Amino acid sequence: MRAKKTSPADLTVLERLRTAGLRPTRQRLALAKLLFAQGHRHVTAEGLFNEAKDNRVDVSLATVYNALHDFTEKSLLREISIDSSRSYFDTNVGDHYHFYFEQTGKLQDIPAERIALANLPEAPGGATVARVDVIIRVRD
Amino acid sequence: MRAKKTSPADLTVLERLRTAGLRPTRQRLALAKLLFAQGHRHVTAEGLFNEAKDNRVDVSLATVYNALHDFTEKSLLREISIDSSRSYFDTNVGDHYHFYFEQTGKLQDIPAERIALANLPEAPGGATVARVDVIIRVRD
DNA sequence: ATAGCTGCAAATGCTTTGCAAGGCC
DNA sequence: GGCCTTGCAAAGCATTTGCAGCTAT
Repeated sequence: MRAKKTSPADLTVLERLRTAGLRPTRQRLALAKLLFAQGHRHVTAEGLFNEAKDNRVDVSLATVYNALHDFTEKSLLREISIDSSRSYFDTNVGDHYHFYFEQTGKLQDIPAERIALANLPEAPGGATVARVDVIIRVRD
Repeated sequence: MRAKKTSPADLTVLERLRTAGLRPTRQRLALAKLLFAQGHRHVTAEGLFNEAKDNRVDVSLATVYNALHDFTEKSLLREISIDSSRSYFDTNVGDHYHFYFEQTGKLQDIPAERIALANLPEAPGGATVARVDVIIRVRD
């Protein structure tokens, strides 16, 4: 067993936080590791909070919310609003869309290339498009 | 001035409620009139509640929520979730998408024909598509 | 040293609920 | 009359905030 001080994975995550301009505190690092160490994920604040507890990471729910929002602000995450009182954070910040399974409440990515969004109307009044969300809601 | 008991518009709205299988009570009728009497609209529960007050329609906020949900359930309305704590009800239940103006918090319809959604991936596991939401978020 | 974080608990704000009273069919 | 609706106030929930104490740099 080696000391769990700084594994390669930690360094990557640490770099990521620093680059984003976020201080790599103990809890942010721990949360970032949970989020980014295993491919793309869709998490809720509550879900991440529980996961943290399961991994003996001691953080408060408020801190989880803060971290999630900080990450989102720095484009490390993307927030997806399914309905009032169910919003997910997606570690995939690239261009893509989603399937939402109404029964299970789960999300699944859809690569941007899979959907042809043609003839997008001009945003009125010279507005600029911040983002395009596409959610395909399916009933199993 | 004619009596305001039953104008043609009222009858239409009344029919609409009955057809949907909703009892046309005083408050549902009043709310439905506000909603359907003037073209397509995007309202929030709070907004409709205030509008009702302005029109001397005396309903409680809970009733507004109930009515909105009842209407949505009967497909008289469609609910659009912008983010946690901001959801709109759209009187246009046809196929269409939306612009969302982040500064003003307003919605604008985009006719379905204006966007080509091609090659929609099969919903996994034989699931059926309940609805496709497209929200183009713009910054003025 | 110090600007930025965190934890806790209380506060918010939107939405839902419970139940008695009222109204539509 | 019977059952669905309403109103009110209270409850619920997810999320945010205030502030004292910590901590990364």
